[in-house]
Amino acid sequence: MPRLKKQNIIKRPRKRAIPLQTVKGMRDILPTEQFIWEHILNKSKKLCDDFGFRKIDIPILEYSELFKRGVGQTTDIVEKEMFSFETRGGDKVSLRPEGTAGIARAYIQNGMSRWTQPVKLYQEGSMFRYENPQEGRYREFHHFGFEIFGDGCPAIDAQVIYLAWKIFQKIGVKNLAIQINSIGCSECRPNYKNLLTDYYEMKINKLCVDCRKRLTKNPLRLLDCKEDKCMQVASSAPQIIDHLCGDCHDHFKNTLEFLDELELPYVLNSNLVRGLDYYTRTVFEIWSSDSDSLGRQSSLGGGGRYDDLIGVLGGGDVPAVGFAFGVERVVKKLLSGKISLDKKNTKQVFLVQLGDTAKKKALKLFDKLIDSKVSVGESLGRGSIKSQLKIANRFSSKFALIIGQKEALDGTVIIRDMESGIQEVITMDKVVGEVKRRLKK
RNA sequence: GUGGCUAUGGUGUAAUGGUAACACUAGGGGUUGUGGUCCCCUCAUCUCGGGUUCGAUUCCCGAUAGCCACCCCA
Repeated sequence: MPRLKKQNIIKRPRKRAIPLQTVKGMRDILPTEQFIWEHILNKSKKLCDDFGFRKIDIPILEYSELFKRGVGQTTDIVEKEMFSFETRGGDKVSLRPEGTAGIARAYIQNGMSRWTQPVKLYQEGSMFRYENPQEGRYREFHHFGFEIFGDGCPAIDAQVIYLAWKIFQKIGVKNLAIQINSIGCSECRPNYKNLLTDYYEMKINKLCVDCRKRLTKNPLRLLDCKEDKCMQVASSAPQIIDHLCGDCHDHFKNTLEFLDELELPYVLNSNLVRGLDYYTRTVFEIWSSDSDSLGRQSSLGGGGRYDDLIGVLGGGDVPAVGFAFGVERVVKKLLSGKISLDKKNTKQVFLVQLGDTAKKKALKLFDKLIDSKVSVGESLGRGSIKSQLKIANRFSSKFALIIGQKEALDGTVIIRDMESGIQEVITMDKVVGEVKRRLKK
């Protein structure tokens, strides 16, 4: 009789009822990647603290209406990129596609207008957008962002930009450029829109198909088109900064002066308009200026002033500015550079145990070591001393503490120097002290 | 939403119209309680569904996913 192959017996069925993969556009962040995330988030939080911001967490789910009104009914984000559904109770809700609308809601709902102004808040968390995933772009992605409510002074615009810049510096992202523009307010923007539309209508036969649609839908976006012929038309289009009202003009000028004072390297980009309706006056993005393989630049984060948002949502007249960056994009950027951060998983000492009695002693000793702040590894599931020392080696442990059957009975422990291989027997009650003493050298 | 490319073990790759090779990783072992080198063993029926064929992982179609571009954005 032919020998049965083991694999034929224990083979698992290939077909599974549950698809074992993440939902499209969503991904796991594995332990191997976590150290970068922690690095980014820790530095960002620290700076926000230093700048007087306080953390806020808000729900991932909000009533869809909030985003429709806040972000804007006709924006792409709301029109076709929201994860929306109805609850069993019939409420129409959406996974948040961005963070600002929710924070504005929280500001109103919690009566923050009666707090000491300005109110400075920061936030981190998942955002969701139903888009086709591609490089640096997922359906679930993470924002780190901060907002300042209740202060309309241009110095605040500059401070937000400064903090954004500073965060990237601390994180270690190199070669950045600040792109900045002003898109006016509800007073002057309509006039400009008309001017722009008039201009473009004269050149309508030189535009691409998409731009002809934009002409009626969202004229500001005409300036953004990447088609060659449209870019030519855009290059001589009226620029919004020439048509700002007096207040907006002064605000922008002052903001730039503050940036000069802070010696921030910004670039005026009159085509920068951004795709969310709530922005007024200052808008800016931070671009990674060293290009990827194709020579493109990508936006790591963006923000701006939104003086009308609180009002639109039914709060009072509260000016505000904010900024957010995409954590995934920064992670990618750091990984593509040669930033090296210590990511090795190490333990100072490693516990080796043989037999059940020893295992119990080891458990106890583990606890004592942890309490005295010694980093200690173990592999209680493994039986042989050999395999355990192998793991100790993988953790680059300085010492192995070996408890065998004999030691368990004697109340002793063998301490093995992993480098020299020299071993000594010491009594259990002296172990912690001895380990600490040796680690100090 | 549109278009292009791709889809082999935990990972990275190879080959082939007749059921898969290599490297790494992981697990186990190389006599009884000792690691880092070395040696041995083990781990894929080739994403899913249909078609062509005597026979497909290999050819065709579809689905799904990934990547890339457009759109938009972080």
